[in-house]
Amino acid sequence: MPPASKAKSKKTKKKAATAARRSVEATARSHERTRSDHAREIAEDYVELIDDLIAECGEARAVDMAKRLGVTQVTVTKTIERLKKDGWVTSEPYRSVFLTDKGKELADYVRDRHEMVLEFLLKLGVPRADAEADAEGIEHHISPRTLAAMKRYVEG
Amino acid sequence: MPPASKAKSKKTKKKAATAARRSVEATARSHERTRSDHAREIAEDYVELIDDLIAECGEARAVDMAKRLGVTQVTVTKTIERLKKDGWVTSEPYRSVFLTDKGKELADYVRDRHEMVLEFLLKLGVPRADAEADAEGIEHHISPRTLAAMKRYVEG
DNA sequence: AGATTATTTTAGCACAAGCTATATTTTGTA
DNA sequence: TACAAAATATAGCTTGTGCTAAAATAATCT
Ligand SMILES: [Mn+2]
Ligand SMILES: [Mn+2]
Ligand SMILES: [Mn+2]
Ligand SMILES: [Mn+2]
Repeated sequence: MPPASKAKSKKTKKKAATAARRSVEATARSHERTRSDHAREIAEDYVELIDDLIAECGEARAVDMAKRLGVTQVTVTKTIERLKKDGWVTSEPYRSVFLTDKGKELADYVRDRHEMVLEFLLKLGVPRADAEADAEGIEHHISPRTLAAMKRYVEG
Repeated sequence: MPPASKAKSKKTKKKAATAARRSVEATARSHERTRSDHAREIAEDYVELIDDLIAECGEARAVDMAKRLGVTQVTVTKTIERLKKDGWVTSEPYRSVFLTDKGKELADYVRDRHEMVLEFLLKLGVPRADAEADAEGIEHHISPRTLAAMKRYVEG
């Protein structure tokens, strides 16, 4: 079932039946957390990328964001409108994009977290290519406490 | 910037400037992977949940799925239509939902992976409530190699 | 400066996933 | 068996994120 591997025949004994299950409400809250993570994640990836581009290229242009995100420039432009509405960035017609203070703050937090997740996976023994791909998705679901645990592992 | 914490004043020296950056293409591929993970993740959570409900309650009803997912029953019903179209489940009007063979296979893989991610976070030292919430999102972005690394850590 | 190229904008489309309100059907009980 | 309650379905809406094609603007080069 993993994208390209053989199904495990290791039929692990179903310890389920009697396992004390979480409450229905707690389960629902976890799914709600995941959905809210997703509602935030595009903002997170964009502000991090905008900050990177400004540092590397002096400015953040839609065409460069599009290349790094693997989407069209039209998608970038429309998303930037949403981010502007939400107060993460500013921009003028035909000009590049800038971060608001709030956007810059988010970018800093998000970059640190992203780097920590990547270092953590590498230290765990995950091959670099997989670690980099996985980190791009995982990072948005890491709570402060999990981040702290990863930091302890990396530093300890 | 984390939902409820103070911003780090620890201005970590920006080692960025000269850091060998990944290629634009590799970065784009990671973002593409993340998007394809997201396109699959609702199917993953649903089949796992349907399998659980059949085991626990004898059948998987929309109203119970809705409660555990924290969405309305209408949303569940519409999503089930999509899953049916994609070959994960079957269902008849006013009847409960069943997994296809393909759906059952996915459910088994997804449950094992979910349990491994949770055990891993717990062993890492993450408090249970956070571990359970984070695992619900993280699980969908775990490649087979990262899963293997987590397994080594948990078992070793 | 003028022509070409690059970039951004606009218009219009699709799909997934959420919602409320209302109708219909099934289920459980008096 | 009829009635009430519970569950499901249908209609219609919103938002976010993707796309292509074409028009408008900015930047570059001879
Ligand atoms: Mn990311
Ligand atoms: Mn799961
Ligand atoms: Mn999940
Ligand atoms: Mn995700």
